[in-house]
Amino acid sequence: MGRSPCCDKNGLKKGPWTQEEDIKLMEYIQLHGPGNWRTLPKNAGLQRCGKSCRLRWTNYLRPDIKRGRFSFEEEETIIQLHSVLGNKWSAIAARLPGRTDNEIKNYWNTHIRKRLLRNGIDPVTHTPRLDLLDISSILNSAQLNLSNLLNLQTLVNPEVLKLATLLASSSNQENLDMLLNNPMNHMNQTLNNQQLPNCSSIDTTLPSTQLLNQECHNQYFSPNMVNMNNQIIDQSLMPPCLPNNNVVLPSESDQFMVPASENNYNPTSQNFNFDSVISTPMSSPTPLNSSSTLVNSSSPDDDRETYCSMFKFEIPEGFEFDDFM
DNA sequence: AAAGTCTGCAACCGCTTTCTT
DNA sequence: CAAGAAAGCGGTTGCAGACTT
Repeated sequence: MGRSPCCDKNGLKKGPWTQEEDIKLMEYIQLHGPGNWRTLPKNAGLQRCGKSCRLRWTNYLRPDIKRGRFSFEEEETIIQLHSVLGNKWSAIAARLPGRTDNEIKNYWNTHIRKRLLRNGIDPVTHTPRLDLLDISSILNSAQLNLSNLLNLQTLVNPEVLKLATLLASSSNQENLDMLLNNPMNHMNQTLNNQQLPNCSSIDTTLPSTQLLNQECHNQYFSPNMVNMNNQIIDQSLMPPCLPNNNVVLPSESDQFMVPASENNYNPTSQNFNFDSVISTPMSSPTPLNSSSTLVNSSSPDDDRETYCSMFKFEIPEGFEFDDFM
């Protein structure tokens, strides 16, 4: 036969724990260990059920619990593990010493998830939300300079991006107007008629990690993790961090060819050269002009944008994520 | 300053898995 | 082996404090 009922919930207290209750529970466990949660409340003189005691202990009173704000490294770890494990909070917590599954779950739901959504990343799949985009809104909001388009390259159809890049480099207002007014017709026409100029060698299948700032890249890809193409990332082969967080994306006239012989992102390649992708002034202040965009990736208290900042784009005003989900 | 709204988090609920008898 | 309790786990709720109007 089985056991007798764990506890009679009638008359047992619920809700927030008082300091007195906490002390009773801590003192009991320090003396006797948790032992059997079923009998613990009675022995400790608590009007709680064992389950409540266990939760209070494991989620709050345990001496090895690390309290306070999550560090940047912890946040990165959570994101990376969640992309692999999903909502396996206990599994994630097992890899974050001092953090409980409940705490991680709360932090995910209140901070990380919202930030991913705000940046157009599906928090379930960890991939950009392609369904949020349409070319007109992109082009309208991005003012159509090349730098902005490069930010967006992983979010739109590669052919569309090639076309937009072409239009941007030609500075042809008529083309722009046509594209904005009737995107599909104009794109088809242009793709049929054009020989793409030198910018056509941009590999539009590359993930945006190659095209935005290096800091974000290093933050996202910690050693032995995989990128979104399931390729192993070895961070030791990545270039060192820049001395500041300001990165200038390529201007129209910059060369930004990247080795992409297999159309795949392969940072472990000997040919991979981050400097060929991002031009960064190392010693002088960065002038802003019409063809370059200064990306300040982390202000002192910027809510610690993580790799999701690599996918920045405009969400239409009034858009409701919850409605959309 | 007051009322309303939002946010973060501790605690609970209910289902599943593991363990005990 | 079966029954049922304990433990584990993820989702949800309620409330206090912060913030906005």
